[in-house]
Amino acid sequence: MPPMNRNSPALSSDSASVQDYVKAIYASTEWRDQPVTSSQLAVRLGVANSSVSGMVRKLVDLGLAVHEPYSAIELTAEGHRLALAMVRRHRLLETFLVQELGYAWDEVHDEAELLEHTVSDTFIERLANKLGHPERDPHGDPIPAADGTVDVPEANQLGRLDPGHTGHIIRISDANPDLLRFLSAERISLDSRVEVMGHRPFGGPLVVRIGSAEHLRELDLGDEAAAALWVANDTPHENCLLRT
Amino acid sequence: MPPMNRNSPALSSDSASVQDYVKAIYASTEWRDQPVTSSQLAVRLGVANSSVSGMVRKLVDLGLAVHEPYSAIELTAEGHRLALAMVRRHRLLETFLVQELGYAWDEVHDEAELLEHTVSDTFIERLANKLGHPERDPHGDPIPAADGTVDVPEANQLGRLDPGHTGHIIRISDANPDLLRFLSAERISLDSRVEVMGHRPFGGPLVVRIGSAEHLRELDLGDEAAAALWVANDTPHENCLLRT
DNA sequence: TCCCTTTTTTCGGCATACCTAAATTTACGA
DNA sequence: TCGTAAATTTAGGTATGCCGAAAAAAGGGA
Ligand SMILES: [Mn+2]
Ligand SMILES: [Mn+2]
Ligand SMILES: [Mn+2]
Ligand SMILES: [Mn+2]
Repeated sequence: MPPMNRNSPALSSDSASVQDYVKAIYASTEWRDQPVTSSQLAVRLGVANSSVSGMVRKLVDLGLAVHEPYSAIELTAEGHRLALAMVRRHRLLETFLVQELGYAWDEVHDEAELLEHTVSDTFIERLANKLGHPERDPHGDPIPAADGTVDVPEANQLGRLDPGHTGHIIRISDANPDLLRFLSAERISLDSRVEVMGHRPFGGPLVVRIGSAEHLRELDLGDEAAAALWVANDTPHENCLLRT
Repeated sequence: MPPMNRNSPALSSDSASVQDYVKAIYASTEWRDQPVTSSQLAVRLGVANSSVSGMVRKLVDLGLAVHEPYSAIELTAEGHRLALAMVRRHRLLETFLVQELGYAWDEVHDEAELLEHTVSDTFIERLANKLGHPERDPHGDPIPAADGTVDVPEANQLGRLDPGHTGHIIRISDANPDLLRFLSAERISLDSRVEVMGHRPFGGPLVVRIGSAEHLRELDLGDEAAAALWVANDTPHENCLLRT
C-alpha cells in the first residue's frame, strides 16, 4: 500500500536533496514539454546516474514522483506543489539579492540555490511582502504565487526564430553566469527589443538587431547565447487584444 | 603529526555541525569564564554525550579545539576565529530579520541559527553594509567586526546584583523565546533603566524598579527572568570618564 | 584507602546521500 | 529477428553525524 502519509505542509520535512531533485524535475519541463530522463537529471544535478535512480525511488516512496523503471520521471500533484514552492523561494531570493543587497544578476543563482532550503515560510512571505510581490525574477523567470499559481509566458528561444521575426526578451537562462556577464557587457537585458536578421553563412553566428530607436545596434550571437535568450512575440495574442 | 593543513579561510569547508559546536564552545565562555564540559555542550546542542565526544575529537583533528580526555574543552586560536565569524553571521542575520523583515525579537534566533551556515561571506558583508555595521544584535549581544575584534561590555546578571544597585539593561539572553515575549509584554527592553529593590521574603521574586521619570514602575521578576537580564553599571568607568 | 556514583569515552548501529562497477533492460540498425 | 550500444538500475562501499548501551575514568565520602 502506498505511503499516503504526507500531511500537506508540502515543504518542511523534505531534505534539501529531495527539494532539489523535485525542482530539477519541474524545471526540465517548465519551458519544454518532454518529461525528463534519469540521465538528464543526473547532468542537471551534477550527480551520478545511480544517485538519481536511488533518489527517484525515494521520491516515489514519498509520493512526490511517478516512475516506471527505465522510463521518464514525472511529478505527482504533490510533487508539483513542492516544486512550485521551491521555485517561488528560489526566485524571490534572487530578486531580494539583486534589489536589496546589490548583487549582479550573474551572482545570485548559487546563493539562492542554498538559501532556498534554509529560510522559513515566514521568511519567504515577509520577503515577498517587502519586495512588493514581484512577478518575475532578475532573469525573467516567473515567480509562482503563494497559492501555487504561475503564469509561464509564451516564448521561444531566439536561436529558433526565423529571420524577420521581432519581439522582446522576456527571459534569460541563468544557467551560465559567464554568459550573463557577456550579455551585460553587450547591454542586453530583460525587455530588450530584438529583430532576427539571419545566420551568417556556413553555420556562422546569428545576427540580431537589438534595442529600439537611436540605440538600435546589430550584434552577432553564438549558439549558446541565442539559446539562452527567450523571446515573446510582438504580435498581439489572446492576452493583448487590439481595440479599434 | 598534527594536521596543520587548515588554510586560513576559517569558515568555508567546515560543516554546519562543526560550526555550531565551535560556536557553542565559544558561547559558553562569552559571559562567564569557565571552560565548557562535554555534557554541558551536549545539553546546549541537544545531542547525546557520545555525539559530543565524537565531534570534539573531530574538532581537535581539524585544529579547532584542544582537549585532554576527561577534561574541559577549549578553542584554539583558529577555533576562536571561526567562532567569532559564526557569531558575527548569527547576530547580523538576527539584526536583519528584525530591522528589514519586521520579525519580533523572539522569532529571530532559530531562523538565524540555520541561515548562518548557508549565506556566503559576500552576503554577510553586503548585509553588514546595508545595516550600517551595527555593533549589537536585537538582544544586545555584541557583533564581532569583520576583522575578528569584539568588545564584550562589562555586565552582571540582574539576579546577582545587591539591592540599591542601579544600571541599564545592555543584554537580554535570547535562549528562551517565551521569556522574550514576557519581557516585551512588560515593556522591558534593551537600555531600560533598572534599580534593584530586593527579594521578597522566603525566596520570593526579585523586586526591581524599571524605567525612568514618569514611566517608572515596580515589578516582580522570577529567577529565570532575573538571570536573563544583564545590567551595566551606571557608575563611570574607563570608557566613560566624567569631565568637570 | 576504597567504594560507588557521575562523567566521559568507546563501540556497534542507523539514516542520508553520494560514488564506482557490474548487472540488466531497452532500442535501433543490420 | 538479432545483436549490440546506450541508458538505467542494482550491488557494494564511503563519509557524516547522530543514537543507545557498555566500558572506562574521575572524584568525593566514609
Ligand atoms: Mn537548491
Ligand atoms: Mn533566476
Ligand atoms: Mn547554527
Ligand atoms: Mn541574539
